[in-house]
Amino acid sequence: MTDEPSKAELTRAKIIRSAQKLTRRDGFNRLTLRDIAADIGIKAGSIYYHFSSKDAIVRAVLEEGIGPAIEAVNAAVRACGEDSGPLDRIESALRVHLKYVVAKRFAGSVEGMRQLPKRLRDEHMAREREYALIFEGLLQQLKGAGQLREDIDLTAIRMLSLGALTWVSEWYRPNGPMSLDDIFDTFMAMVKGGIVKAPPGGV
Amino acid sequence: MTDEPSKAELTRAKIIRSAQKLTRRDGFNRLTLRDIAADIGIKAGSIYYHFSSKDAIVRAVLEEGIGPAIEAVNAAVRACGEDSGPLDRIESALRVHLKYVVAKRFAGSVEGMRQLPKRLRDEHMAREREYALIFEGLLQQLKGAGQLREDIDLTAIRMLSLGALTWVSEWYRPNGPMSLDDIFDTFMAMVKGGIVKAPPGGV
DNA sequence: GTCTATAGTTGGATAGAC
DNA sequence: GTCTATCCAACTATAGAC
Repeated sequence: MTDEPSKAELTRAKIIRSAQKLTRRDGFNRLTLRDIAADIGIKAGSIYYHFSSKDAIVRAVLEEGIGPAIEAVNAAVRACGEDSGPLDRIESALRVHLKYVVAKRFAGSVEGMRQLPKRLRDEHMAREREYALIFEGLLQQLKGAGQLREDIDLTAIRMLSLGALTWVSEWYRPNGPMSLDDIFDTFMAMVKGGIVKAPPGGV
Repeated sequence: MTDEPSKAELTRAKIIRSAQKLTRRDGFNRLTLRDIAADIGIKAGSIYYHFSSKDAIVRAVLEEGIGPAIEAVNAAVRACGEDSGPLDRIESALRVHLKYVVAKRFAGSVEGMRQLPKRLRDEHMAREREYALIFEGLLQQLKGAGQLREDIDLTAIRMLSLGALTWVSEWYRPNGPMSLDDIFDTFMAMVKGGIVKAPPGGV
């Protein structure tokens, strides 16, 4: 088997990569075949040799977004090793989630998703669910180990936590005063001990 | 002074209201003058009697989104009364924030905003900043009262908290098992005491 | 104030040359 | 495999009738 990629494969990859870039910048709706073509130095019509429609390109972009994320989170959990505690595992998974959503400007992509044609959105939803289940499972392990407050709904806490981290991709600036690890540490501090103290003098 | 609204004022209001509705559903980019016109029972060309451009409509929609939010949060804080504690005030403000973003599907709107022409985005940014400062101020009061952990960055905790709540607008379903108040209580439980317990047996 | 009609633009998609 | 040329649909915006 040869791993020499053909010219077609290269161009196809370039199209997807450019589409990802332009989508991150402008959203799915402003993505045009003409822009993609100009970006990679070909003409718009040529794209149809590689993809049958714009939808097909968007589909590829969506899959390249969520697929590696699932892989990365799973890999981070595995890297914790067999005898790691559930808290370590979920912390690793969440840290990777933060890195990933910021790198991909994920919140922005999800935004655009609501504006996608329904057929594309539905196709993508199963993959999102798959991603969510990783964290749901980790939380259940944490609960099983007795390390989670019993009075708290599992799904709610998963969504609130992932939401806080996902939203970082909306406001994080690489040259700002805090690093991503700083932000993540702040998040974990909140998760572990809350952020509010009892009033000093009582009420 | 008469408070009988003219026909023009009524139509103008209808245009904005329809534009809000369609924007929530499909995003700014799919918003078309034809759809707005059809929605309120006039023809597309007629819109230009009330607005000079589509941008002008979008501007109005943006302002009607953030303006009332600022008002609502400020009102909630005032309603706490003079002798309320800073924790009560911020809790009220955050609860209103949650109600508001869910009602307006705010996360989705912000998403769409990145796809707006830069001129509109920049105009809107000042208003967003104004909104953010309300919460920054409340957090400073909390800190001043000694009710905030000293080891935690104020801005980070503000963004993480607002992010968690804003993201609720992406996943909340009115007929789901949890009410908005349930979700908010879960959030406050996390803020107040964290969600993780120490491992029962130590390591 | 709203209509009809249309100019001008943009963008997805196709056909056929090379 | 990519190009040129073009079709067609949808959109913003304008002009002038009513």
